[in-house]
Amino acid sequence: MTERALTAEEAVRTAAMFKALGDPVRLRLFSLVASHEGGEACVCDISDVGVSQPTVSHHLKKLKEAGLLSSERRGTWVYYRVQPAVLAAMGQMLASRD
Amino acid sequence: MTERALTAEEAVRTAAMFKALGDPVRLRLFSLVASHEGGEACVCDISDVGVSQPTVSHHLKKLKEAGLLSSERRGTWVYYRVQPAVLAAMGQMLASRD
DNA sequence: ACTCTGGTTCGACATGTGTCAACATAGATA
DNA sequence: TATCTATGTTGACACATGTCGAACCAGAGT
Repeated sequence: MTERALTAEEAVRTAAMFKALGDPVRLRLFSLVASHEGGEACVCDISDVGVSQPTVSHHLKKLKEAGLLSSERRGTWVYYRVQPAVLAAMGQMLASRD
Repeated sequence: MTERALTAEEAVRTAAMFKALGDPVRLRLFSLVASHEGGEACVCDISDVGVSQPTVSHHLKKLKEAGLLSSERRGTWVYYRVQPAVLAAMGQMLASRD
């Protein structure tokens, strides 16, 4: 980030990811998935964040659309897992300080 | 982020920073300041991002309120600079993958 | 004091966003 | 097929947000 300025298109794409983490409920859901064993979590494991179940589902969908999470149905339950590459890219972008 | 889940209060504080970078115009302004020589930039140097000048000022204020930028008036011009500590903390949080 | 230039604040408007209750769907199991 | 449980979707609402033009403020230099 300190080496060169972002182009307009880069800014649009990257801002969408930051925006997805820019809500307390979403950030918490994301961190719950990320910190869960195996890097994935069932919705039933992470749905206690103080909002209703439809709201949880809504936020998980947003995180998915932003490319930060992926989901997979296994039988009755749906499991979410983080997309490590995207996460690492965001971190590296912020941390590059030279 | 992968080690433990965020508490509700942590999520509120951290989400505010991500939210500040979650707008394309703001992210671009921020990267323009961050990539400018000396780590600081005059508003006149970075005001060409496709929106009106009052809008630029509005976004710079938001970035300031989020703790990501600081501003200082020197004579006629106002200079903005990044707050390295906050930036590094965000990057480290995303990049910690163990 | 006047004026010019750089920057911020104000007021207003359209659009986006978070939230919930109600409804819908997918699998499992009887 | 009927039904129960776990998730997702829809519709509606209040509220937040991005944007602009107009008005305003702060220094510098006549």
